[in-house]
Amino acid sequence: MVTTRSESVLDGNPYRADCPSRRILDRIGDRWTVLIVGALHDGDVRFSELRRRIEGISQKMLTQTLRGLERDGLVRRTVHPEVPVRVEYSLTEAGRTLREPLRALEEWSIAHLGDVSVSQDAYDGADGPPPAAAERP
Amino acid sequence: MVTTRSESVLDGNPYRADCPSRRILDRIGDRWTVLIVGALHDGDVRFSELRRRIEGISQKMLTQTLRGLERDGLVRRTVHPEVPVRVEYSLTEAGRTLREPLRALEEWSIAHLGDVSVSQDAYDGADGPPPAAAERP
DNA sequence: CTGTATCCGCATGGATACTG
DNA sequence: CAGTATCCATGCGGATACAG
Repeated sequence: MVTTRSESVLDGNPYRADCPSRRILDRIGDRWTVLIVGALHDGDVRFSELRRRIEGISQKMLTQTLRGLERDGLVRRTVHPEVPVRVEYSLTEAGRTLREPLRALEEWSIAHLGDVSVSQDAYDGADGPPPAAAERP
Repeated sequence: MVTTRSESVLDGNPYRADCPSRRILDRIGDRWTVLIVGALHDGDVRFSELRRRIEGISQKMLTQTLRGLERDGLVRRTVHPEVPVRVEYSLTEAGRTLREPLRALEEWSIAHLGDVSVSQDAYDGADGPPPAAAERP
C-alpha cells in the first residue's frame, strides 16, 4: 500500500531524521548492499559463492551487510545442517522489488557518468588527465 | 538514450571500482546530496534559503556537497555581484533527470518501510536471527 | 565452511572561528 | 551573505585471529 502523503524531500519538504529518503539511503548507501542485492539476483547463493561474486568484499562486511538485509526482511538466510554446514542466501519478495528502483539509479548512472566525468575535468581545470584520475593536492 | 546492459551489478556482474553502481552510490550515498537535490526542485535558491530548507545541515556540509554537485555538472552556481553578495543554486538539466530515479527509490522506501520495521522488530525480538515473520514463498 | 571477535586506519561530517 | 579553515568525535570498513 502506498501512502499518498507528500513528505517527499524531492518536493522540497524539510529534512527529518525519519524521512523516507534518509531511511533508504542509510540502508543502501553503504559500500556493499547494492552489490549483494545484485549478486543474489538468481536465487539461492552460498556464502562462499557470494564472496567470490563480490570481488573485494571482506568476510566481515559480507556477513555484516547480509545480517542487515536479513534483519530488514530483504534477504532470507537458510542453514542446511550438513556436515560442512551450508548456508544459502536469497532475496525475499521485498528484496526483489528493491531491484527495480536500484536499476533505475544504475541506468541513470550509466547514462550520465560520461557527462559527469567531462564536467569534473572542466571543473578541475584539467586539460589532459584521463577521467577517473583524481588528484588531491 | 543509452542501452544499459553492459555490466550491471544487479545482474550479478562482478564488482569493479569503476562500476556504475559504485559510482552513483559514491555520489548520492552521502548524508545530504539527495536532500539538496530535493531542496533545489523549484529553481534558483539562495545559499541561506537552502540552509533553511535543509534543517540540520551544517554550513560546511552544505558548501561541500554543493561543490561536489557543481563539479559533477548537476548543480549550477550563479553569483550576483551585488553589495551583499547573492549566490543562487539550481539544478542543471542533468541534475533534474536525477530526480526520477531518486523518486523511484523514495517511493520504494515509503512503500516498504512499514514492512521493514516489522521485520526488524521480529528479528530483534526473536532469540535467533531467522524470523520468517515477514515473508514466505 | 561459515561465521565471531578485536584492533585500527581513515574518511565523513559536526562545531567553531575567521574572511571578503 | 557566503563562504574558508581547522580541530576533532564518530563509525565504516579492512586485516587478522579464532571458533562452531
